[in-house]
Amino acid sequence: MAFMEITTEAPQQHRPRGRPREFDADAALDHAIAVFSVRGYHGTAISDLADAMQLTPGSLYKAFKDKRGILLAAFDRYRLVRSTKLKAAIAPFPAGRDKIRAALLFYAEAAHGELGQRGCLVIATAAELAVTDPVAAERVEVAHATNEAVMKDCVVLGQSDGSISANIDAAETARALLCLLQGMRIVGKTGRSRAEMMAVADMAMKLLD
Amino acid sequence: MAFMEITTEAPQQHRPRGRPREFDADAALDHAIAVFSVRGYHGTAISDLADAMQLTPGSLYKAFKDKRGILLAAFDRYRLVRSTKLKAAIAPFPAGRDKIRAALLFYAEAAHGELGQRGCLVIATAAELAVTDPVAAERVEVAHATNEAVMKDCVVLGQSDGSISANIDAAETARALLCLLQGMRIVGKTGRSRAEMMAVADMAMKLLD
DNA sequence: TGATATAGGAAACGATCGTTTCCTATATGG
DNA sequence: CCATATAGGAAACGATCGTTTCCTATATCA
Repeated sequence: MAFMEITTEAPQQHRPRGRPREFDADAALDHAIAVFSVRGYHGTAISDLADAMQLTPGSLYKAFKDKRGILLAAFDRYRLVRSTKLKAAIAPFPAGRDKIRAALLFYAEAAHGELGQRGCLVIATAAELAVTDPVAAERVEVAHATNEAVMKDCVVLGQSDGSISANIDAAETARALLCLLQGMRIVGKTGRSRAEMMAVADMAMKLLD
Repeated sequence: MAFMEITTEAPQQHRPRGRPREFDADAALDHAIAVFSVRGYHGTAISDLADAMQLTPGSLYKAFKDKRGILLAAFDRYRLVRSTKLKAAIAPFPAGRDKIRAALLFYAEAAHGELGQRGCLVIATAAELAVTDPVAAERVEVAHATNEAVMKDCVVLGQSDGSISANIDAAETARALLCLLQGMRIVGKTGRSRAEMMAVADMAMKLLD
């Protein structure tokens, strides 16, 4: 997983006042994403993060306020990286139906093997924090709503370009697709093969009929 | 949620040797299921469990060995209760297609509203412990495999009774259904309406075409 | 009844947690 | 150069964690 192609740009007009930061926040957060995904939020100690991010606890608290701040920053970066890659995956295909197929394959690729076992940080956050942390819950909700909207746009596009039947309900189809994509990530937590996940992606295309 | 209809029967030939247990283990585990589902494993303290189960920490350790023992016992009971209810939900329908519709509605019922936000203990365990705890991972794998097998049996039955096309792959259809069911539970963690989940269940029937 | 075995529960245990303090280092602004 | 402002990091903090100890209570077996 080469995350570093995607960076959070800095305005870069004038250097800020004090001592400049010595570490790359994006690279550090990529490590935090991996740790949180594998160990969960409460299962991750600050020392785990410090080790993985190669920073001292003091520096972590200076940069991210507290443990929850690290999680939220990692969550936001995870979303940025994943949605950027998803858009790139579906962009080459002009037809709505082909965009959806590409999205399904993109998820099948992420949900299988070792990467699939690491899992999705949105799902980890939903499962562990959605009930007890309103801020985390809202970010999960936004993430799901955004993915749902991307799927819906593809369905609507497909209906206008003729690749998808005009008789299906775009909103409900998109929601069913969202459930299936999220389910692939959960099932992938126990280590499924590429072939299995690809077959699921294939079957999911039936939702467009 | 009236869990107590379903109990773990005791052999009941001769009373065991020492002082008899004063609490109902099934009822206590039902409370543990609720706590673990809402707070997660690492987010749940022994004191939380002691409060919910109305037992002292000492009694918990005497009965379940340690915190992980409580989780595994709660997990096993959760599976027993849920799979018993699932079987009851699909039993009245003779046709394979109708059994699958019943299973989808059963999940839609569990995945919406407040109960949906509490979530599924199998998914909570998969998300939080699958990578770090091999025993928990195996139980999740068995749970998924069992659900997948139930779906597959329904598809095969439907293909023999003519309610489902003989041209579809039963194993791959069952796996896609499993992903969709699990995805409903994840999406339901942020509180979806009954109508939304029912619509997803309806859409999922397309996988049988 | 007395020996044995298990349950209930108050209290205390060391370990580890998340967080803060405090000092040094390195930058900018005047 | 001196004031200001922020970053890095070692060390220490109280709080809480999971677990154990130890004693009492209640059952069966002989």
